[in-house]
Amino acid sequence: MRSAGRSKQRITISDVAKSLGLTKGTVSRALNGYPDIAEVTRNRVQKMATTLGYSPLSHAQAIRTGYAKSIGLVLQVDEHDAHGPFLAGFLAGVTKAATSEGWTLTVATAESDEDMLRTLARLVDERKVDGFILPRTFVEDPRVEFLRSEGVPFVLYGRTSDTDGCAWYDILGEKAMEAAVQRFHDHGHTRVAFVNGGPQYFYSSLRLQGYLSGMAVSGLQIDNAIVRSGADTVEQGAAAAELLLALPRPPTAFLYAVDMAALGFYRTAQSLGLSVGSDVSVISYDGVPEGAFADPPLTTFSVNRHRAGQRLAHLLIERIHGAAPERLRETEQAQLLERQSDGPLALTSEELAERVHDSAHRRSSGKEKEQ
Amino acid sequence: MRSAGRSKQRITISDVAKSLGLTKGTVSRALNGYPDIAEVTRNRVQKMATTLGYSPLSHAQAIRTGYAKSIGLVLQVDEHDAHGPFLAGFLAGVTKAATSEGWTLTVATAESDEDMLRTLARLVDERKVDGFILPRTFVEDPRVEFLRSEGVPFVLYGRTSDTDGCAWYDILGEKAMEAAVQRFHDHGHTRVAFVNGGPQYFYSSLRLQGYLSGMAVSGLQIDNAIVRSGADTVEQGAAAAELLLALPRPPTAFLYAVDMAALGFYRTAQSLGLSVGSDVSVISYDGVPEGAFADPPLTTFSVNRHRAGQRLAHLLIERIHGAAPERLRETEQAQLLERQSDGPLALTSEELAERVHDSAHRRSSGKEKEQ
DNA sequence: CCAGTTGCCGAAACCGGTTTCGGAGTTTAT
DNA sequence: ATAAACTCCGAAACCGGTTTCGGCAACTGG
Repeated sequence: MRSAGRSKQRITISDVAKSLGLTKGTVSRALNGYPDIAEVTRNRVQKMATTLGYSPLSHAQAIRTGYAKSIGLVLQVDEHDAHGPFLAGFLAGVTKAATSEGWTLTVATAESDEDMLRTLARLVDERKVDGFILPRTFVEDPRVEFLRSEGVPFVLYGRTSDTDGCAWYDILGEKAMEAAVQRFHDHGHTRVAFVNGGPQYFYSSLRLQGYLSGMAVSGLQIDNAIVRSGADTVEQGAAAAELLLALPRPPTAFLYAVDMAALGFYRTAQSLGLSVGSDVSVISYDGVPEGAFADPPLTTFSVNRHRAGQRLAHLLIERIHGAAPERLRETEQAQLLERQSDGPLALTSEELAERVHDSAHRRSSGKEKEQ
Repeated sequence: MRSAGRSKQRITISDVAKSLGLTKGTVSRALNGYPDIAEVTRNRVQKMATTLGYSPLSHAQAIRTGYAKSIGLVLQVDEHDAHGPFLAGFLAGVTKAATSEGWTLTVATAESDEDMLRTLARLVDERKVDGFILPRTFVEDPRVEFLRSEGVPFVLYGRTSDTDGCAWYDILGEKAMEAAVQRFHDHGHTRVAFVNGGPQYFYSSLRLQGYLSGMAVSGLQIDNAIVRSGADTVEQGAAAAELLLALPRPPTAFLYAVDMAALGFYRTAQSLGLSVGSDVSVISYDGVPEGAFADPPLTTFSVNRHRAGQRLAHLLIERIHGAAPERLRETEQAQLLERQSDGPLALTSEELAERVHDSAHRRSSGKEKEQ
C-alpha cells in the first residue's frame, strides 16, 4: 500500500517555530495575520519561513479551517461536446487566476443530470472543493438550486433568471446578436433568419432578445416563420437550414446563435449548391476553432475564454471569502471576427427560392459533392 | 474571512464509533481492512458507516497517510494549442476512472518549461497530488527527469527513449503511418511525402519510423527531399506544403503526422487551385474535430482520447500504489477514419508540377484569404 | 493445569496545521 | 504608586482521521 513514496522531508510549521524559539501556534498566527503578534516578531517569522522554504500543507489547514482552497468544475460530457473547444483556454484562465491566489482547480465530469448533482454533492461532501464554477447555465438549473439550498458558493458562467444569491460572469450575447442583425442590414439583407440554441439554455433567451432588438433597431419586419430554435449541434443546425431554405420566401441572411449549428448550415448550403458568403450569408456566435477552417471561414463573435476563466476563478474565490453575490457580477462584450461567411445581398429571396428548387430536382438522382 | 459557509454537520468517524460503542481507531482499522478486526465487527462497522452515510475526509486521511488521492495533470498552454481538441474527452476519461476509485483530478497549466517544473514541484510539495499524467512526451523531457529524481510517480501519455522507471499508455502512431503509406500505395501513389511534427516530440521519431517502414513494405523509394519535419501548426503545415509542391517533381500524396498541420496543407492546396482528395491526396493523424469540418473532410487516424484518459488514470493509481513501472505499459492502435481527403492517383507528378507552376503566375496579382 | 499463542479491541500518540484561553510583562490612567 | 488596560506569546485543545502499542480474554499445546 505504500512504496513509490516521496523521500524529502517537508519542513513543517514546527520546524519554523523551533528554529525561532517560538511555538507553532505563534508562528501560525504570525503567518495568518492575527493582530496579537508584534510586528517585529511577524517579520522574523515571515523571513524565516521563506528562507526555510516553508509552505503550509493545505490539507492540514483544510481539516481545521474547512477550506480546501480548491475550486470545482464539473463538466457535462454528453452535452453534444460543445465543451470541447471551449475548454483549453478556459482551463488555463481558471488555473492561472487560481494559482496566483494559492488555489487549485479540481475537475470532474458528469454523464447525466443526476450524475451531475451526485458529483457536486460528493465533491462538497468530501470537502474536496470550496465552491463551483458552473458553465452553461440552464433556464431551470438543478445545479443552482442544489448548491443554493446547500449553501455552497458558486459562480455562473452565464446568467440566469432567478438571480437570487447568484454571482456570474457572462458575455453579452444579446449585444452580439443585435450587432449581427445590423451588419446584415447594412449589407442589404432584409430577410434575416434566426436559428437559436436549445431553449433550455438561458443564453438562448438573451440571444433571442438581441435578435429581436436588432431587427427593431434596423426597422426590419419580424417573421416568426424564420425564427427557429433548438439547434446546438451540426445536425440540428443543418436541419434548421433545410427547413428555412425550403420556405417559399427563404431568408437570405442567417443568424445562428451557436457556431456548431452554423457549421451545419454549411452542410445544407453545400448540398443545395449554394455558396456561403455570397449566395447566402451566415453569422454566428462562439468563436470555435472549427469555424476558422470551414470554407469559407465563418464570421462569428468570439469570446475570450481565457479571460472568462480567469475572472470566474477570481469571482468565486471572492464569493467563498464571503463577498455578497450582488457585488460579483461582470459582463463583457463578444468580439466580432469578420471572416467570409457573410456579405452583401446577392440573390433576392425569390431567386434563392428558385435555386433551391432547381437543386432539389437534381438531388433526386445524383448525390455527391465536389469542390 | 469566513461566511458563505456550509451548514450541515458532517458525520465523522467518531460518530460511527460512538453509535457502535467502539473507538474511532477500531472503526478506522475495520474500514481499512486491517487484519486484527473480527469479521463480524467489520461488518457491523461497514453497515453502520453506510447507513449513517459516512465518508472519510480525504484531507484528514492525507495528513497522516501522505496521500491525497488526487492525480495531477499540468497542461502546457502555449503549446500551439494542440491540446484543445484533445482535452474534453481525455478529461472525461481520466475523471471517470479516477472517481470510480475515489480519486480526484487536479489540473493546472504552465506557460513555459520553467513554469512547468515549478508547477509540478509546487503541487507535489504541497501534497496536492500524488502523481502526474504527463501528456506529450519530449525526446528530452525535463518533467520526466525532474519527477524521476524526486521519486514522484508519473505515467506518460506517449513513450520515451529512456524507459527507466517509466510507465505509459500510448497509441501506435508508427503503425498508423505505415498503414497510411500502404493506403496511398494501393491508390497508385508512388511519390509519398512525409511531413512530421516537431523533432522535440518523441512521437515524431516513431512516426518517421512508421513512414519509412511503410515505404519499405510498399517497395517505394525514399526521397529525403520529400521528408520534412517540424510541422505542428496550421502555418507550419502550410509552409511545408508550399515547399513540397514547389519541387520539380512534387509528391502526389502527403502523409502528415499531425492533423493541425494537415489543415495547413488544405490552405496551401486551395491557394494553388488544387483540389484536395483528387488532385492531391493527404492523410493525417490525430482525429481532431476540425478535420471533420474541413472541405473535404480529412482522412485521418483517430485516437480514442476518452479511453486513453481512463487507462492513464488507472495506470497512475496502480503506480502510486507501488506497482512496478515495467508492468504498467500499454499501447493501442489508432483507428482510421476514411474520409475524403485522399483518393486514387489522378495527376502524375509532372502534371501536378505544371498546375502549380501555372497557378503561381496568376497568384502574382490576386491576394486574399485570412482567418 | 499452566504457559504460550492468538484474536481482538481500547488507549493514546501522531499527522500538520489552527484557534482559544490565559497569564506574564509592560504601558496607561488615576 | 497602584489599579486598569494592553501587548504579546506559550500552552493546550482541536480538526478528523491513521497507526502503534499493549493488554485482556479465549484458545492452544504439553
